[in-house]
Amino acid sequence: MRIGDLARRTGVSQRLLRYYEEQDLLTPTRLPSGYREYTEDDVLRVAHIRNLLAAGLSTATIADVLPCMGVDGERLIASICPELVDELLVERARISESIAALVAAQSALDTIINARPAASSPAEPAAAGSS
DNA sequence: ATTCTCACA
DNA sequence: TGTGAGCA
Repeated sequence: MRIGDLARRTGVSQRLLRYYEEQDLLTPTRLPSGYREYTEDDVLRVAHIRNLLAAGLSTATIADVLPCMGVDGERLIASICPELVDELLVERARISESIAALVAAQSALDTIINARPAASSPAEPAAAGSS
């Protein structure tokens, strides 16, 4: 299929689809016309790319992880590509640091919000997660 | 009608 | 990452 179809089927813009190719996340073949030709597998592949991107992984890391993803989607990845486990652990650590930073920022805001004398503002509702 | 590459108010 | 240009 060509880029227009893939874009519609994945909800990803043609612009991004071409960008993913630049990052070696997709490697469509070229028709004699010069048009990119994608396979059915690319539809699922794009879904994987979206998920990995949402997880905050760099396109470089995704390029390494992608070939390890079968139709299953996630669990098998570790067994097929053991070498990637530590790389993924690094990513996980990075996410933990981000969470810590956000929690700190949240506390900073809470301090400012609660520093105000008295009034009726819905500024600090029940903390999500810990009830 | 579609896609391609390149460039940027 | 969107948008428009000028082609094929």
